[in-house]
Amino acid sequence: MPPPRRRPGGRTARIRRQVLDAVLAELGERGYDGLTMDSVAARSGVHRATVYRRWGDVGGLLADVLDAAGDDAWQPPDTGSLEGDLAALNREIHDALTAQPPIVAALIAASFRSEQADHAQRRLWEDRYARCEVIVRRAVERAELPLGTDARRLLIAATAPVYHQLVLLRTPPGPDLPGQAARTAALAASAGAFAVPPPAGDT
Amino acid sequence: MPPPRRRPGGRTARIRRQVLDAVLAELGERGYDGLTMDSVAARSGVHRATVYRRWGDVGGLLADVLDAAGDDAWQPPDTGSLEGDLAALNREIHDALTAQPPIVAALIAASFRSEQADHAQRRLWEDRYARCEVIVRRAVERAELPLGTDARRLLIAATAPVYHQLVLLRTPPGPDLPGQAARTAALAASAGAFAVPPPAGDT
DNA sequence: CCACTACTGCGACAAATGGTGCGTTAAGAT
DNA sequence: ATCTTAACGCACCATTTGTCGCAGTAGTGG
Repeated sequence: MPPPRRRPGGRTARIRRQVLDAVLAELGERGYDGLTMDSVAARSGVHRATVYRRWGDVGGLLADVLDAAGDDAWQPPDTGSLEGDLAALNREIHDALTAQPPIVAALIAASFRSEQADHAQRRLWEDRYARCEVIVRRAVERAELPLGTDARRLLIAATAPVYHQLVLLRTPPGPDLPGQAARTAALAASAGAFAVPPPAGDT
Repeated sequence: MPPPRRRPGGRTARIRRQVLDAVLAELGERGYDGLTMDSVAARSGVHRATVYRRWGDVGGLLADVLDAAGDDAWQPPDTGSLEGDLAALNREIHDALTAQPPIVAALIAASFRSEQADHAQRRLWEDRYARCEVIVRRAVERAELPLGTDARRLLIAATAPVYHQLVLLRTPPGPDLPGQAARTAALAASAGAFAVPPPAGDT
C-alpha cells in the first residue's frame, strides 16, 4: 500500500506560513526565551493545539524555520577576485547578524535549545558553506590559489572572525571587520596556508 | 545610614558553592533547557525559596557562575614562540569545548538566555582576551611581529576558527584544527596583516 | 558566653505553562 | 456535488513556576 498521501494544499500551507512568520517575529522581538508554543500560537492566530500537533515543541518550530530558510536560491557573491568575494560574503554575514530585529542571531542562539533545531542548524551551515566552495574553485581557476587548497578551511578562516565577534563576543566590532577578515584569509591562502597534501599517489 | 552589613561567612559561602556546583552539573548533564531553578535547588539540596531569593532567576545563576569562573589565576601559555603560544592556547580551548560533560559549551550556549548572563559572559570574554594580549607583546619583543600589531584582532583571528567549528558549526573538526588555525594566524601576522597605522603623529 | 539579626528552611498558595481527548470543519478525489 | 479523511478548534487537566509569611538556625560583635 502507498504511504498515506499528505495534503500540502492551501490551508495547510497557509497555516504553516503564518506560524513560521510568527516564530520569526517572536524571535526578533522577544529574543530568546520569549519563543514559546503559546506566544507563537497567539501571534499567528492559529490554535495552540494545532501548533502542538504539527510541530510538537519549540525545537520542531525552530527546525522547520531553519529548513525553510535553506530553501532559497542564495548564491555567493562573484566579484572577480578571491578577496573581493570573501569581503562581500563577510559583509552579507555582518549585515545579517546586525540587522534589526536580530533574527539571524536569535535563530543561531535558539538552535541550542533542542536536538531537532540543532540538526536543522547544522544542515543549514553545511548547505551554506557547500554553496560557497565555488568561490575557492573560481580563485583556483584564476590561478590566485594553488591547486589542492582546502576550500572549507579557507572559508571558515575567512568568516569565523565575523561570527565570533558578533555572535559570541558581542562587542562592537572594529571598523571594516568583514574586509579585514577577508584580507587576512586571502593573504594566508595565497601563501599556501590551506594546502592539502595530495593523496600520496599521483600528481 | 549604612547599608545592612552582609554576612559572607561560612554558611552563606557554603550554600553558594553548593548551588553553583549544582548549576554546572545540571548544565553538563541535561544541557540547556534542563537548567531550571527547581532542578538546581533539588540537586544542591538548597531550598527553592532560597535559590529564588538570592539569584532571582536562571540568568542570575548563570551570571554568578560566569563571574566565579573569572576569579581564577589562569595565565596564557608561554612556549617561546608566537605560533607555539597560539597553538597551545587553541588546544586549551579545544579541550575545554570538547570535554565531557560539555560544561563550557553549555555555558556559552546558555549565556544567550538572559541579559544578566549575557553581560557576565562578555566580561569573561574581555578578561580572557585581555590576559592573552601578553602573547602578542612577547612576540613583538622577540621581533617576531612588527610594532603596532593589533593584539586583539590577531588573537581573534587565531582562536575564532576553533570556536566557530566547535560551538556554531558543531561538525567534527579536521585533524589538528588548533594547530592549523594558529599557524594560519601567525603567518598572516608576520606578514603584517594586523598592523595598525600609527595615530598619525610621531613614530 | 550571650544577644542580635541576617540568612535559610518550610509549607501553602496563585498563576502561568505545557500537553491532550473529542467533536467539527475544510481540503482533495471521484 | 458529495464523500472521505486529514487538520483544526474547544475545553479540560496536570505540571511547573514563582511568591509569601513565619519559624528556626547560625554567623557576628560585644
